[in-house]
Amino acid sequence: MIRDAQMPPQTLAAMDLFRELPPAALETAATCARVRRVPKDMCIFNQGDDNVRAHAVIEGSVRITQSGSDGAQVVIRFIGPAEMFGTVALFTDKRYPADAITLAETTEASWSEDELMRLMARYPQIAINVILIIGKRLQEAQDRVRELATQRAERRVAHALLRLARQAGHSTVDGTVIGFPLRRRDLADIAGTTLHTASRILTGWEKARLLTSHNQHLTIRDTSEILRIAENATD
Amino acid sequence: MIRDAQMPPQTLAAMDLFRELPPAALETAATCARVRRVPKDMCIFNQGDDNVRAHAVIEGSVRITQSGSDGAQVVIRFIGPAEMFGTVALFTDKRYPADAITLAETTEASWSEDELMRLMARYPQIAINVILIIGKRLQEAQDRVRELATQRAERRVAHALLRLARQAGHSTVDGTVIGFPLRRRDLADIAGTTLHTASRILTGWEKARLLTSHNQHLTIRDTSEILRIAENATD
DNA sequence: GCAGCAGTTTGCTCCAGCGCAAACACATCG
DNA sequence: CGATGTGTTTGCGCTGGAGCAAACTGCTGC
Repeated sequence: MIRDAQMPPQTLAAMDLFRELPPAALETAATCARVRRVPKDMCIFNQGDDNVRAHAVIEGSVRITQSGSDGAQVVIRFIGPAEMFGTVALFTDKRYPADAITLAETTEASWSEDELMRLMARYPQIAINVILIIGKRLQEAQDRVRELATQRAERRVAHALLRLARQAGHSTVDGTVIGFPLRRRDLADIAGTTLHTASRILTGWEKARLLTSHNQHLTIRDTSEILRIAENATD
Repeated sequence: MIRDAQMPPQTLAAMDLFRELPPAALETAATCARVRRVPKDMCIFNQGDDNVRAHAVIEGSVRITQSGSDGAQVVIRFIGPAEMFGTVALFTDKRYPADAITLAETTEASWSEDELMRLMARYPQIAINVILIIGKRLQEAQDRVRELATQRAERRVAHALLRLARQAGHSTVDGTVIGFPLRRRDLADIAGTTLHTASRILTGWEKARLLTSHNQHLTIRDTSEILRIAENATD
């Protein structure tokens, strides 16, 4: 087992993958985990790689993107602390279906297929947790499908931003701050539009004082108005 | 237990949910299943309903659609024999996230949350099967997201049609026939376009002899050309 | 038979937003 | 410090396809 850093078992208690598990299970999981510290802007895995493992972010954040056979790519999601990623591949075609890139210096734990299967056999709650997590992500993906199929670009960007704020936003005295560097390009790739359109929309919102933006760092000033844009059908 | 029809346990052996299970498990599952015969165009469950159950089609087919808070709707997928549906809801918010409507006279089995949980506790392979199935659907949903975000209507319709043919097509001497009635409207709702655009595209393909269509009954005549439309980036 | 209805085809108009191009802002580094 | 590179803003023309309206087709029931 490769290990760059130690990890206390209680770190795992908060993770979505290890909810509701007895301390003994966390202990076992901690001892067979591979923990790595990965610098910013580094790849954790690439689409198509085999040798799949179950991953989880301990600290930092990761962007998951998928590219088609043509070059076109979309951002699937951002992964923050305590969230697992890259795990579905273990159960399906044993190849990562997407790229994972760190957005900041990130500590990441991972388990091999054998280790996870052994853990799951011993603690079936882990399988339930996996179902819970990917079930939720399936519903989110289906919501995105509906959005993309039926809504205009501005509403989609609003939804994307709210989703990010809910997932990775931390509130401060004067606004919700998105917890990782977010390029216009990324936002466009989530909302299914172009960099240009996303930029225009954000500039508009900045002028209307709905948010401020500096150096890939977004702060939402008027959540309720963005919510209105996201929800209001007559727009 | 309500039961309109008998079901021999071996019927379950082919179902995605019960793969790789010992005969005893199928026996148990069969005895606690609720089996119903549902006429064409009837609702099995509605979006928002609680009292969720795990469902599976034994014979016939079902259309799963999701509507947003505005009226807009998309077709999530079509479910054919041996496929489970409506099961994710058991693990997440205990409400069906979509509507299920029969497309033909359909025999459907279902299990309550308690029954499924009990079965899963006894036969953990069922949990693995659930992960496999929804993992696959998650990847499909993400592919659709990428398609919708990056591709034109004609390519999306081509992809949708190929997916349907793979999932529910049966080959005959002179073409692949889609196994259930498919309206232009449905195809549009899968591909994320309008009824009008879908109609125009299909009419074009019919003139080019790529397919024939009569009374909601589609036959694909030239799969390779439709594949070319779906894949060719320079189009 | 005909009326009624659900689904389909087709014509026309219009605009959101894509695609391209150019300028600009802001970091990092030799 | 200027150079280089990465991300952002903005202008402009063009078009795919949405939106609306109307005609048409082929079931189903009376």
